[in-house]
Amino acid sequence: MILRNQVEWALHCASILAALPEGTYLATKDLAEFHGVPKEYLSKALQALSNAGLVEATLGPRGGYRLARAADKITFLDIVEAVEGKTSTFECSEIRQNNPCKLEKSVFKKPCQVARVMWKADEAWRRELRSVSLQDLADQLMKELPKDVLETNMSWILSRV
Amino acid sequence: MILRNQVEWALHCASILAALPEGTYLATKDLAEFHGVPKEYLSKALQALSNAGLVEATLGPRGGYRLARAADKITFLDIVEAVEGKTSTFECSEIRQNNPCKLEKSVFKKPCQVARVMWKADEAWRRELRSVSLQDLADQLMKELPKDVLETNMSWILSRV
DNA sequence: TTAATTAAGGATATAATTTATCTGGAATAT
DNA sequence: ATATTCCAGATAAATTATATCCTTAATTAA
Repeated sequence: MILRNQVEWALHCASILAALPEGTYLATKDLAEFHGVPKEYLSKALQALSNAGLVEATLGPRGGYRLARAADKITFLDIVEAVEGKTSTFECSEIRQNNPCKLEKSVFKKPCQVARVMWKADEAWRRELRSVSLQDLADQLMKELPKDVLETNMSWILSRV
Repeated sequence: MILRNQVEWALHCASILAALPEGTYLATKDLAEFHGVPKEYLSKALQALSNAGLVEATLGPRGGYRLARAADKITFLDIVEAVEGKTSTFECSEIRQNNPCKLEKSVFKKPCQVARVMWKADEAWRRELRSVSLQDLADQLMKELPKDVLETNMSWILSRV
């Protein structure tokens, strides 16, 4: 079980969008070039972010994407769920109902005990993702990357907006 | 991203094996019948448990599987990892290295900041799975299932060992 | 007004993974 | 001996992931 590569792309793109100056947009083609990934397919990931209301798009020259709200109001979970969906990583197929001993229906009223454990673990995963915002990521990058690297990246981005 | 159905099957099978009387084995065919799943494919999941050292197999008539150690020494994570593998659910493709601004290699010494967050969430998921044992599951079932259901299931199992 | 640019969505294609099924070999109990 | 069972490997079908292409509509700049 591995997350789609679109999750990785979406997170990195969102991180870039968080660095855009107020009022500017960055186009799919630039995001694709910056990350070295296919523009057409990346576009699907960005559309997912757009549909989830995490980014805003505008058309035409100088168009593209920007964050729909402040970076500290967008979590990793928001982005992961926009791309992967909100359904649990564990799907219960209710195999207990195949039990050859004919059991009363009342036994199946509560969700399957196995599923409950798996869902709790899924929730722990999501809780962790919910606890980190794009702003936290930006802060971490600021702290760890050398100043000249930050500046080089920033001027690359500014040359495209 | 959804776990394989084999994970669900393996967990339910392990739960049954935890209820076996000392010294007895239950065959793949019986586990498949009990859960209403294809025997040949379930066999692959059980082989995974066997390769991971979680269950012991014995050949011939009256053969089959039993737990390799006490139910309180086998966690959900053991079983999930036996079937799904131990690799993280997030795979970092190091797309930051595609960055068009030629950056020094030293920038990439530390793992990618995005990946670190994702891996931490993965670890939270595993921690939760590690905290629940087959014995905990058995206890929960004992607590929630009516006595007659437990007895009916038990005699079905005993008729096959 | 015109031409270029852009996101959005649908259709299609390819690759990879999941979900099986089948076979034969080796071990084991009766 | 014979039937049973796990195991590993080969193969096939179905589903999902990973793209690519094309059309449409909106927007901007010249």
